[in-house]
Amino acid sequence: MHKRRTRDSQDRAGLTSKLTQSYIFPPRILDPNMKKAEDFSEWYNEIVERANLTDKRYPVKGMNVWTPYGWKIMQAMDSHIREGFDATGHQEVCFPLLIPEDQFAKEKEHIKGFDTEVFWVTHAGLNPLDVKLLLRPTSETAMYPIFALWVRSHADLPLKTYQLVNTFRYETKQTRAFIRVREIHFFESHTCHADFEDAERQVKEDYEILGLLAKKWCLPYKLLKRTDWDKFPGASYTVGIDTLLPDGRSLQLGSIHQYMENFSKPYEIKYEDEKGEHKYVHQTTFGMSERLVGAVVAIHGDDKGLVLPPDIATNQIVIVPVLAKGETERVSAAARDLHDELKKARVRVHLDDRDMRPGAKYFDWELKGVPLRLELGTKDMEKGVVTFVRRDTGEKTLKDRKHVVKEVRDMLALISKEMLARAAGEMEKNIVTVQSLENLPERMIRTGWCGGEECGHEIEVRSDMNILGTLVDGEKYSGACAICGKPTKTPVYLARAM
RNA sequence: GGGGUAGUGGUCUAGCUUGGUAUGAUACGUGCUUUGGGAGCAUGAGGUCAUCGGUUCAAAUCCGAUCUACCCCA
Repeated sequence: MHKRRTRDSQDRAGLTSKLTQSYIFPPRILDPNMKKAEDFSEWYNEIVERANLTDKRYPVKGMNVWTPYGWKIMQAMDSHIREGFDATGHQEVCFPLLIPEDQFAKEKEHIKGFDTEVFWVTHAGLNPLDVKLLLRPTSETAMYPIFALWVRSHADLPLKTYQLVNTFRYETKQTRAFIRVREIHFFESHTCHADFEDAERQVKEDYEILGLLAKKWCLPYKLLKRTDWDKFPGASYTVGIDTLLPDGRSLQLGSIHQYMENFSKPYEIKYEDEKGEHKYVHQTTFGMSERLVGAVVAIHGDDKGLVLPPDIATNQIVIVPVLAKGETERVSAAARDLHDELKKARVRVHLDDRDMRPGAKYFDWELKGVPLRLELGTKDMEKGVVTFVRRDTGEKTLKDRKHVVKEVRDMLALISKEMLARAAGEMEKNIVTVQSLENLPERMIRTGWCGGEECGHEIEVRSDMNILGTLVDGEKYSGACAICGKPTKTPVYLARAM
């Protein structure tokens, strides 16, 4: 079971010639041992490839190929992100990939946080470069020297930008498709503000945008303010966006940072205010990545394959005609009519007219996670109905053919709502509140913390978990610090991080 | 960072101990038949055995290094 297909470390030519053959893996029967609940890790690895989200055979560690199906899903999420940020006055930009070493080194904490995991470009052709270049691990140091040129007066503020680019981090831990990779498909917003208060408003706006996005993606999460020793290098404070995976590990979906003047000082991003005084801007950032795809797979998927939220699904509906001897043309025509009607109603619908048995198609689309399957055969046609089969629950119902557009819309909305509710319930169920750090279960843990750094480190050591932080919105709690016993009203969340 | 296991047509594998160019399944192409939960028959194509080097008359097989994947520990 722990076989793994070889990553051809042979030549590119060999790989290319193989692409003339199908890169699509057979929709073979899932390994009966591969149960999500029993071996989540193995299940995840299998599912991302079998469902055709990624091709891990590319011969560089931590760098996988986005296959058409996976890329469509990523792009759907990207377009949600664009909508969300465009709607709040952010402007999309695209900065270069390479950053000169001297520019990178300006903010001391920042470079300290990243210099063990940057890829360097040291040569151009055969000649060594005078100033080495690095592949961005994130874009602060690429953008901020330019921001210093863009921002002149208070009229230029706030400056709200974002970009969707790939970033590079030399991860030393075990890589994993979408969740820990070395080339990261990344979203990052960067904003500049006249003062701290306006930057704080931006952080709040980020929470709101995130709320809308996460609802579309049916992903529950918690906004947790990181400890001082775990914040983003260079940040004043960091808020982690954490969700919980089925194996009890936490997964950081993204993070939101308040930089205050930490970057604007070394990069000299200054403006002239109404009174003619020169001031440094306050900055914020918000980052998310392809991990979102990993989270959707991990949280919603089941033993049959992916379960995609309707807003993300490339195909929201798949129509499977059930042909019968002597009736193939009549059924096919009815299926085409059904398809055209839904397409006209702007539902993302796919008619599966492949020459396969219906059962084989059911398994295939279940593996690929299509939220709703419509079956149409002679029996349905006689009754004037269409058979609806939900991917998330497996529930099968007959719906009137005449009202199919409305029925489909209602059903997709219901699926989305219930997927989020189920996932949120699952997450809450897996958060346990404890007074003592003995015999902790493999879950997310909530416990009392006095807020002292020493006790914080001790909590991490004794629990053998990471402190994720404290809820941004606060919560009612009264207990004692798990270490020093001092009464506290602040609970802290712990987990083993993915 | 430390340790372990592994890599053979697209995919999954047999063969390796005891060296002689590779087994089967599945998927793929074509034809016929079939179609309400992974169809059947016939036929065809597909592999310099991860890479590089060493030993040998001869290496998938033995030795070394590298790359990659997976697992465990810090």
